[in-house]
Amino acid sequence: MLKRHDLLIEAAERGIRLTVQRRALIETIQEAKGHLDAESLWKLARKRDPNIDRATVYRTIELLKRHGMIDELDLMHLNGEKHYYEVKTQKDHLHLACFGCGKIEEFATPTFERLKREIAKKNEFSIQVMRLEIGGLCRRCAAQEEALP
Amino acid sequence: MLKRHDLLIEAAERGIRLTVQRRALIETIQEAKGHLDAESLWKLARKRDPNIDRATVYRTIELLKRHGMIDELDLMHLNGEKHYYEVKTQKDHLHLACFGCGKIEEFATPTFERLKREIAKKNEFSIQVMRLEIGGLCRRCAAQEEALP
DNA sequence: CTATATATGCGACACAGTCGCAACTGGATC
DNA sequence: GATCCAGTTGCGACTGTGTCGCATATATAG
Ligand SMILES: [Zn+2]
Ligand SMILES: [Zn+2]
Ligand SMILES: [Zn+2]
Ligand SMILES: [Zn+2]
Repeated sequence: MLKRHDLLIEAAERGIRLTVQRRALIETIQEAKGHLDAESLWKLARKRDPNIDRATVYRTIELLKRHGMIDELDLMHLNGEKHYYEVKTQKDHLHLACFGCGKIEEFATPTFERLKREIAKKNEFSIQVMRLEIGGLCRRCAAQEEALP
Repeated sequence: MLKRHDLLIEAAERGIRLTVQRRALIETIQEAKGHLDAESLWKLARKRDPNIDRATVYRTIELLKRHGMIDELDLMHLNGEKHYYEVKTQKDHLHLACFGCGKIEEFATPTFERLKREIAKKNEFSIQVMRLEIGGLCRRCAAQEEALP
């Protein structure tokens, strides 16, 4: 599957000061299944450091984002205005969000990589973050829709 | 340039009830230069209907979004957590946001259209909205960055 | 071990976006 | 053009993410 970086090692290499709170949150993000929002990450991180504060979670997320170690997603705001986070993968990939059932699919293809190179070249733009999100209906939900009047 | 739909005509065709408030907002979005957030649209719409309420603006934006008549953008949250809106264009295009100067560039290419078709086919996904946003440094800002230590 | 630059907890705050409800109105019908 | 009513609006209170300033705590270098 999609190979993800090891955040703790990378943080050390980058000279990021490793506090117990940051360790707790980083391990939480690393081991998370699926895409979690800040509040959920906070709740999970508190199992490792019961005193970690909400503000610290937000500040650490910001830090990891700035270092390009995690990506921020909207997932089409299917559940309010939250943001979701995931460990950066080796290859860029995109997210498909189903308006029907809320399922999130991930997808990577060379065409996406090619597009990235083309954009950087044609616009003379130094790309740091790239976010492709798609909303619509998955196969199941599209079929269900068609069955109705 | 990028050809955009005529919102008022499309709204009528879709049987959307045209209140004075909706007319005011739709005309505002249609004539807007650049990408505006809800609060800015509200201020501008009040020049056409001085009593239009903030809630009505949000509700109408939601309506137009549901009908696929406008697109919602994040523009990498360069200025807080707001969302920005633009009239849907004939062809999908992407947005480049510069972290240095805040400039937004638009870009359309057949590769993007090809990617869209590939995604829909490979995932058997019925695409309704597609949002590709990129953050990084424009040519000027990248050069400036390099000049510094 | 000590020094100090950096990070944290706390509580208050900012602010985009939402909601329930009573009053109003677009546009269909006669 | 008068009537009617489902759909729309204004209002004001509310929610929920995310931010900030400051006193205290701590990771790391020497
Ligand atoms: Zn689905
Ligand atoms: Zn967003
Ligand atoms: Zn720039
Ligand atoms: Zn645009």
